[in-house]
Amino acid sequence: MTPWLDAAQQRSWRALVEGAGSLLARLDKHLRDSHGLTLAEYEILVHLSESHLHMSELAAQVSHSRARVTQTVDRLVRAGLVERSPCPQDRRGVHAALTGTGRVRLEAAARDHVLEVRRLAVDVLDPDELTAVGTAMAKIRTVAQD
Amino acid sequence: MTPWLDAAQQRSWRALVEGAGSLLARLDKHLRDSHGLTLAEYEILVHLSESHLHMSELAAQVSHSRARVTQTVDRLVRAGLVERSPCPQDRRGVHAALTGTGRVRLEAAARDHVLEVRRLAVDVLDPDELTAVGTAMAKIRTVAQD
DNA sequence: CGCCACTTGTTGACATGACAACTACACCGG
DNA sequence: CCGGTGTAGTTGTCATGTCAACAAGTGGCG
Repeated sequence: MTPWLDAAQQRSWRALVEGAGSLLARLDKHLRDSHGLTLAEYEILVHLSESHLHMSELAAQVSHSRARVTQTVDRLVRAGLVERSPCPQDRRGVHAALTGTGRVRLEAAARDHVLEVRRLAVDVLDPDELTAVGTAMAKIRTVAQD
Repeated sequence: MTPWLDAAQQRSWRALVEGAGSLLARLDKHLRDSHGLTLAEYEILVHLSESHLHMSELAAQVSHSRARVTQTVDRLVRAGLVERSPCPQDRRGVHAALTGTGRVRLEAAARDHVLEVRRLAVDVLDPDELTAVGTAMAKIRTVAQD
C-alpha cells in the first residue's frame, strides 16, 4: 500500500535532491575558499546588511536554531565583521549589526558569490525555467520550513 | 561591472537556495527521528541496494569525499546494515554490500521516506511543475557536480 | 626487475552543526 | 508586589563533515 513514485517522478525527485545538495555544497566551498566565509555566515551577513536585528529575528529569518546563530555570530564577532550590543528595551535581547569592515567584506564576497550563482544556476537555465524553479521551490519552502 | 541579478531573478534565486536548504534539513531530520538514519547514510544504503560497490565508486555516486564515505560506512557496519569485504582483483579496494538486516531497515525507511518526499515536494507541485524542476535541477547538478 | 607516480582507503585534527540544560529577564494574573 | 510561566541568549556535549597526511597497493617504463 505504499504510494511509490513512478519512474518519471523518481527521476525528477533524485535530480532535485542531488542538485540541491551539490548546489549548496558548491556555494559553501566557493565562499570558504575565496572569502573565508561559511554559507551560513554569509547568509547572516546578508540579512544584517538589510537591517540590524535581534538574535532571534535573525534566527527566524535564516531558519536556523538560536544556538546555531549564537555560534555563527560568535565567529563573525571574533573576525570583526559584526558587533553585538545589548538591547535597552529588552535586557534579555542582543542587537547584532554589521561593522564597517563587515560591510566591506560582505560586498566583496557578494560580488564574487553572484558570479558563482550565475555560473551554477542562473546561466544554466532559460529565464522562464528559472522563474518556474523559483515558484516551485517557494512552495516547497513554505511546506518544509515550519 | 558587477552583473547583479534583477529583482525577479533575486526572488527566484533566494527561493531556490532557501527551499533547497529547508528541504534537505527536513528530510534529514525525518530520517533521523523515525529511523535513526542520516540522510547521507540513507543515500549510501540506496546506492548499495542497487549494486555492490567499491568505496570509491560509492563516493562518486553520492558525490561525497572518500573520507566521508569511509566514516559513514563505518557507522553502517557498526549498526550491522552493511558488510565490508576485501576485493580480490585489487587488494587496495574494499567491497561494500548490504546485509539482510540492512535491506530490511532500508525498505522500512524508504517506505516512510517516500511519504515525506510526497508531503514536502511531489504533492505540493503540479505534475508538470515537478518535471520542470527535475530537468532544471538536473542541469544544475551537472554544472555543480564535478 | 626496480623505480616512480598514481590510486585506494583510512586516520587524526579540527570546524561546524544539533540538542538539551541553563541563566537572566519579561510579563501576566493574583 | 509576587510567583509562575514563557522567552532570549548562551553554554556544553556529542555527532558529523572537512582536510591533509598517511600506508598499502597498482601499473607503466627505464
